[in-house]
Amino acid sequence: MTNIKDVAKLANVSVTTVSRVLNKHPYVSEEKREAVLDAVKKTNYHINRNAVNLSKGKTFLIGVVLPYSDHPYFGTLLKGIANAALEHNYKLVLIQTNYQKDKEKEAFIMLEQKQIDGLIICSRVSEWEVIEEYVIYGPIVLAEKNITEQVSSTYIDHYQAFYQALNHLYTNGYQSIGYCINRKNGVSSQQRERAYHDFLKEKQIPFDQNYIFDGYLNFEDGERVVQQLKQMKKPPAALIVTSDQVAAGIVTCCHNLGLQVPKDLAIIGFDNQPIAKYMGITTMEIPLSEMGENLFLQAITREKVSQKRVNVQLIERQTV
Amino acid sequence: MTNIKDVAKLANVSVTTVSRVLNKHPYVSEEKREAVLDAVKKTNYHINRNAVNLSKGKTFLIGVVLPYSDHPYFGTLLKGIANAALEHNYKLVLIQTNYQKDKEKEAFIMLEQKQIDGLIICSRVSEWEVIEEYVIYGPIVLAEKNITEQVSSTYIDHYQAFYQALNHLYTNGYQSIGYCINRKNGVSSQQRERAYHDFLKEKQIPFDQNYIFDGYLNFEDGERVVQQLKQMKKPPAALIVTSDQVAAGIVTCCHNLGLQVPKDLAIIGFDNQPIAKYMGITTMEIPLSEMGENLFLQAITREKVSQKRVNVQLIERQTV
DNA sequence: GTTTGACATGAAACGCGTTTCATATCGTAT
DNA sequence: ATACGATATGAAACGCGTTTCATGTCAAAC
Repeated sequence: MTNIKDVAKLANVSVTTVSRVLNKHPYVSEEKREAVLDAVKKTNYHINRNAVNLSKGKTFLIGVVLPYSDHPYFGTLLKGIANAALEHNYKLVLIQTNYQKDKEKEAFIMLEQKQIDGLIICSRVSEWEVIEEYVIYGPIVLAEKNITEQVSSTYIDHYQAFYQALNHLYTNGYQSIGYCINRKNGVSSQQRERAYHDFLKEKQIPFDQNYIFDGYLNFEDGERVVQQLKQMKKPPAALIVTSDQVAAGIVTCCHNLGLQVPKDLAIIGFDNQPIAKYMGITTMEIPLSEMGENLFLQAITREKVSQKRVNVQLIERQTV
Repeated sequence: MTNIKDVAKLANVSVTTVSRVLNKHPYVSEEKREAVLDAVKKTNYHINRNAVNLSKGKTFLIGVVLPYSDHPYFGTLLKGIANAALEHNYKLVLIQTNYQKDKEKEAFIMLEQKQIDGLIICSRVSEWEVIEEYVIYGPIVLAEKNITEQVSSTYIDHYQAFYQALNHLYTNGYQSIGYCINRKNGVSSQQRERAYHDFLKEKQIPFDQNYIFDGYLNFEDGERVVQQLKQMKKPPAALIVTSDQVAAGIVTCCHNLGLQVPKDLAIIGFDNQPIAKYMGITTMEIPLSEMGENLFLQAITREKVSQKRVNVQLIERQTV
């Protein structure tokens, strides 16, 4: 394997000059430039990126922490990030955590050890204190409303979005409203729970623990939800489902069982994924791709943190 | 930022000793070991991964080339790769290409420049000659039947799988069979086309160009397929759909329009994604997650190439 | 009593490109 | 005629950890 020294020797110049030519710096005579390029070709020289990384203290790599890469929500978010990365000549290091804290920790360590220039956390399990501990090593960006001022974030106001969804159902005549989430202890779920309680209180609707469905993530989970509903004496008349995937599963299952949507069960999904559009599911649109792009931009911005609140928009279709 | 030298100075040892301690090499006295660890703590020292990478000539990064990260097919494949990577302490660099050759090229260059140790290409657009040109720089692994002996691969025999699907439809009484793919010029599509032609010839069924549906990838594309079918004078009685996503879209659309599946249209999907199971779609199961794991293992194996043919299994459900 | 191997430690070379600083030339402005 | 800025080039320091090689103990083996 040849290195810059070999090239310099062959071209009869200094390594500095070789470096200048390769990086297109000015002040190199045409004569030497050609000699260098010639030597590069002759020796089949290729720069060693690790040496550059070490020297520059920069890798043009951004870490992306996410729990699963096979869920449309994260898939779409990732696409947005990836497209922005492409444009800015960065590459992404994928850190799939399955929501394990120690895997997430590995991402922080990569930042600490300068293997990545920044870190995007799509869904967090670590405590805020841990994140604060690592911000000194590079930009950490969250897809979640920030608690500390030290990190950038691009987030959805889940409280507001959820409240809006509840209100939409209420004004359409639905009083008994349940909801369906993935992780009860997830950050967004807590905001939603607050919204839910506040809403019930405001409308003086009694709270029913059974109206909260926890642990549903994928299309096929929709069936379990419907099974649950069927066994209830007083099932909710409407359901807010925090993933269109699950919403689509529920709607499909209802069809199969002859249940009318929205007559027997009204549905509001979340994300506005293609499947929701296609199946005519009323949903809260989350501009995931744009969020991804913004997250990326924040991740390559040193010294300046920013917070961006993303608006969620109700898309009315046929399930309410 | 402190470096190993600072630590050595503070601990009153050589950098060699510090390196030994940090890498848990033997032959270091307990006394010095403690002094070093103490100094590491006091200086808040963190190793610089780029220096290690340069020195060792290895990064523990594997590049993963795929066209889209928001499609379940690649999402699941990626999950398999990511899980294996997790286990072996590697990280993945995601290279999303949108099927652009120049983006794929960037992945090769990363390998050439030692930024990644190996490369997994989930779906290829570059010519084989290009790949052969780069194998000298590290393992390149394909999710496709290899033409050159120089690369490892984990692949599906699409010809065989397609033939099997055709046969299944034929033995169930379907004679006019069409199929639906994503990219006509894709590698797997060509194998399928051969299988299709060979099959038609064998059964002496005339070929109809209109029975090939090209350019369908996602759930929502299913509707377009059904629209096409409706406008045909003699639509096929059965359809092989190379993605369960599209198959699910077709089935849903048929339901909406009152078309009976399989009576009016039989469907065989591909992948055996959760949605296929849930919707009762007959499909050809592809063990994507396992394929991903195997791809990863091949990618970290230097000096020894291997080929693994993955078997596709017919899962009979209710759409045939 | 001497050889041998295990244990311990550090200097220096190595992996490799970037960047600063010093030096030098040449033309144009004063 | 002098000065200054633009152009050109290279030595050396810097980023930082790993590894080889040389050297030195000390105890067990012969």
